[in-house]
Amino acid sequence: MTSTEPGHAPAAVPAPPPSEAPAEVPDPARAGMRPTKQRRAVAVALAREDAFASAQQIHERLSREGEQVGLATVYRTLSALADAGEVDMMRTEGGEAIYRSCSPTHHHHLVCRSCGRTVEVEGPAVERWTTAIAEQHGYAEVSHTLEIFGTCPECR
Amino acid sequence: MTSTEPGHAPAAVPAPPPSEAPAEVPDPARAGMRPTKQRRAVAVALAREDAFASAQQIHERLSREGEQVGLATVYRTLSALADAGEVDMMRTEGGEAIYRSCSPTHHHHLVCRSCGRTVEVEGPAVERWTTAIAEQHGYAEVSHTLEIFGTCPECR
DNA sequence: GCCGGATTGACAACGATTCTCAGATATCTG
DNA sequence: CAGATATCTGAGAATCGTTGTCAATCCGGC
Repeated sequence: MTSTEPGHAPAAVPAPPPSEAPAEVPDPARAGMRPTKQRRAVAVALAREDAFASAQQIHERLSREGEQVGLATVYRTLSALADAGEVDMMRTEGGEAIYRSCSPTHHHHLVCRSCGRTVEVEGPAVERWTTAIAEQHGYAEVSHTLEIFGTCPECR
Repeated sequence: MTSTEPGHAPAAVPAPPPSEAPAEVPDPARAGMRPTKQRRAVAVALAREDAFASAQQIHERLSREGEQVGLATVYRTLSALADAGEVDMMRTEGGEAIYRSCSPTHHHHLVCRSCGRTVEVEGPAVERWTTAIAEQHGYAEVSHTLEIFGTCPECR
């Protein structure tokens, strides 16, 4: 679960977030896709990212690390993983699609609008509220999107 | 970008019960822009729409009705009105920007994923929750986005 | 009416994403 | 393990929404 973050980290580095998140690696196979070398590379790269990343960023990172994966493949893989629910996708204010490897349970994100550091949060009450409101207006098959933005402690 | 609205003066008329009331026409002047014929045309067209509409749709509609307004102007106008808070903007799943003339108070949308029919909804509890969660994690200057999707009564 | 800055519109330019298609691979079958 | 076959990949072209460019035009104040 999402533990309360240690209020104030010691020597904090403001700019680039320390990429060292032990997130679980998305599994192409679990998404019904052939687990090829490229797809695995994308999955691993995404798992190492602790903030949302765009297809281009993942591609760039892979290239920098020597992994040769075509940009189109990165796009296809991320999109497929997202469709399969293996990763979460959201859009930047500019409309760009960004992805992140997350826990499989339903949750929302608290994102730092400066460095992108993300915390997964849950709100059962909100879930209930959205469903209730929707049904109250006669809407069925309810779903919703909810993101919270703010400036994280390190970026202030 | 519709962010958390700061406390409003107690005077004003309390927002009417969330229903499909005819939206008021966005005012370019109020947004600090010259009220030209084209801008007014865009504003009126948007006000007549009872669902979110894209720049292209507005442009097409205007053309169909004889109003000659350049596509670039439609884009510029909608974008400016959105920045000024005169209209609400959100993104389709495909990343396309869509706009709608809404009440000026902070609210969220319940959108029919089939016909686009939209209902404005309010949830004070949700507002409080997002702020609380964010601060609990040390995030400041909190804002959020929340949309509810479903199939409306007419589309079932 | 006249002037200068704001606005417009046709079209080029852009960036993100998708498509195309030949060649490389993974998986299955025997 | 070999062969057949469906899937996947990659490079570049093609899309698509959106923004930039810039001369012509318009709006509002004087």
